[in-house]
Amino acid sequence: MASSCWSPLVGQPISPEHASEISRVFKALGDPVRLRLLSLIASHAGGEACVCDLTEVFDLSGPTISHHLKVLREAELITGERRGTWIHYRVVPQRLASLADLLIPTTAETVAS
Amino acid sequence: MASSCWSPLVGQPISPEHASEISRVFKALGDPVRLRLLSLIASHAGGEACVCDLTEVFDLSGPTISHHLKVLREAELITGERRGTWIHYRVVPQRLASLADLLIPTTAETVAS
DNA sequence: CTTCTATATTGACGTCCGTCGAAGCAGAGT
DNA sequence: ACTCTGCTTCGACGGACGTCAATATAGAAG
Repeated sequence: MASSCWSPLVGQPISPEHASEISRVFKALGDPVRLRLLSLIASHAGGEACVCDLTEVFDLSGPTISHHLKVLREAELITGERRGTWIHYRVVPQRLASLADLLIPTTAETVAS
Repeated sequence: MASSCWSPLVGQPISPEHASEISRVFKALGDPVRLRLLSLIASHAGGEACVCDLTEVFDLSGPTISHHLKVLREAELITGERRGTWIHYRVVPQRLASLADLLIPTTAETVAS
């Protein structure tokens, strides 16, 4: 929750609680494997991919991939839906958009002095 | 270097090298203290702040703040310039914009099936 | 029910990271 | 030259993180 009510980094200093919440999402993105997973899921046909599609790309064990997917899931960057045997993951575009909003300076207000 | 030539996460899977490079920047943002530092610098009058302005905000030692500033500096998210006694830090807006570009889905292409 | 496949969880191990105190460096002022 | 102040670097410690093998769970198929 509180996905899209983040105030931008510039303009006024963010609160410590705010910072903790946001840093968890950036931390989830701060790993090359997770970044590739996210990109693989987003780029996959239909906007979704099952774990088997992802695991074979990497030279990593199944549990490791599963762990990274969990981190992305807990950051609400992806969601997983079970359909029969397979679990299909897809990205949460609003989440990415929220982060982008956070970073974009709204440049006009920066030089206020 | 290679600041703004990042291809977006969606569209096609990013390369491992790409992912490593980008993850370093997100990792720098994946800490609440660094996020607050960035926001404090960006929000400070004139768009810049010296370390003394920053240190007094936190309940952390000087060396710790200096360490976090170094991480942000190496991620090219901020730059520091010495003017007399004080060192003034300011954010690199192009860097933030690059990250935002990376995250924004260019939504039309996502649902291709 | 049993087995097979797909994915998640657990527990352990090594490495990376945030934090501190102490020491170092660079300018400014006396 | 000496010192004072602002900031960084160094060395160390504890906790967090990425990885794996082993085990567990969930659904499908026989």
